[in-house]
Amino acid sequence: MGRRKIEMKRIEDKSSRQVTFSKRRSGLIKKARELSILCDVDVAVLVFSNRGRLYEFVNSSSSSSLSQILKRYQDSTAADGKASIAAVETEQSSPSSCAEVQTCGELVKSVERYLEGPELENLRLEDFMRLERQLADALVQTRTRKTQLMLESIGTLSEQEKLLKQENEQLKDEVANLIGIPKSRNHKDLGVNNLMEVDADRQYSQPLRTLPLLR
Amino acid sequence: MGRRKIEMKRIEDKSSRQVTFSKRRSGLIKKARELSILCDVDVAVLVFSNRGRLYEFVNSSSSSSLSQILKRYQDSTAADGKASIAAVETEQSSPSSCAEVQTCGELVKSVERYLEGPELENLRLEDFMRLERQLADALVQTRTRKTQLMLESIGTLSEQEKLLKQENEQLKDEVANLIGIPKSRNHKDLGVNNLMEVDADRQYSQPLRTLPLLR
DNA sequence: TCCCCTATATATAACCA
DNA sequence: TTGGTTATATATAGGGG
Repeated sequence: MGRRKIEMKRIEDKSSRQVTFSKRRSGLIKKARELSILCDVDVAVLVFSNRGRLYEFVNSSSSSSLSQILKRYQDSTAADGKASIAAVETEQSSPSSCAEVQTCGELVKSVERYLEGPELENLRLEDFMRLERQLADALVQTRTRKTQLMLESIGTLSEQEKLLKQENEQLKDEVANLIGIPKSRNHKDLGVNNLMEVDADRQYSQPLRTLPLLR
Repeated sequence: MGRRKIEMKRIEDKSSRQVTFSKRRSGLIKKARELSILCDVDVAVLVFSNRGRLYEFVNSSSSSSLSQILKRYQDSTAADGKASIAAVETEQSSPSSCAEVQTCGELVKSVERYLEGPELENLRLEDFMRLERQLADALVQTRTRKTQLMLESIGTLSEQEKLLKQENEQLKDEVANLIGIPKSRNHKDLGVNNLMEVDADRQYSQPLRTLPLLR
């Protein structure tokens, strides 16, 4: 749909490939938006330039897990370079001051110094490399902290589960003793919620077993 | 681009909305394919009909995380009980048992190909950039998967905890009824492990509240 | 890079089978 | 529902700032 028909193969000329990329990319995203509006459906478009940049469209109304998945992906990639600053700033307001927050606060300041300073033009590659490294380190710290919190949460919940099960068993024993029936058999008419009889002993730490592999 | 211009809003007539959906969907996917070919980039398009069917395009040459993300999405929806009978318009799907391992294997192989190949000297910066991107994507993928597994684990444990507490309460009621004492007061000499009386109601989802910030 | 222009190629809305 | 047909609306290739 241009001055002439083009072959459907990789455009060899780098310059015109770039132009075509830009034009068709926006065209694609426009069409995606139209489709989602006209037909009231969830649409996502992801385009990766071969320099690794991500261009995306996800219709916001999709409260489905689609947008979450994609947002999650976007977050992880964005954190690779630019968008992490905003996230870092919100974290700064958190009162749970730990080493990370300190570090992130400092980092934000230094980023601001970099970006707002009048000497922005004068920065050398060296400076940006340092900045990149700092951001990457911040990311690592953030993720490490996240992992730690999640592991704590899992640990607490596991502990909680164990204790509850224990108490549960004792209560069952008691009920059994009080009504003179061996604990091994609970009667439904006792009103005991034995919904969990089957699942209660399943090993829910299974997912964790794979974590070492994933580090 | 039809007999007349249409407003950009949801098509109310169900029948023509369906027709438009079908036509524009295939148009969108065609454009996505063209973009990926002409410009040699990774493109993914996901379209969910509001009946839950998934139509997708993912250019196969993308050994990057794109297809993995989509596969993971399919897996998660499948686990969700949703109908993810992917009406895949285009690509062959590989056994989506453990996408990461597959991917990592592939990645290792491609790295080996890069490094052991006799043309190592001939590689351009471009090639190393691609390799770097692949490695970064793999890392992202791995971390995302890890996060997912941990969240699932936490969710399961929370659920488990809730159910156990519930059962526990019922058992306590029962004990109270059997011994003729209001449930509000448990006697220690009953042998009930009420170690948890204080902690049992604490909100253990608290650590999760900080996760969004850390994302 | 990015925007504008314009001739053409494509996509598609309405219709029909 | 699907699949053509056709008149129009859009997208975009090539070219110039």
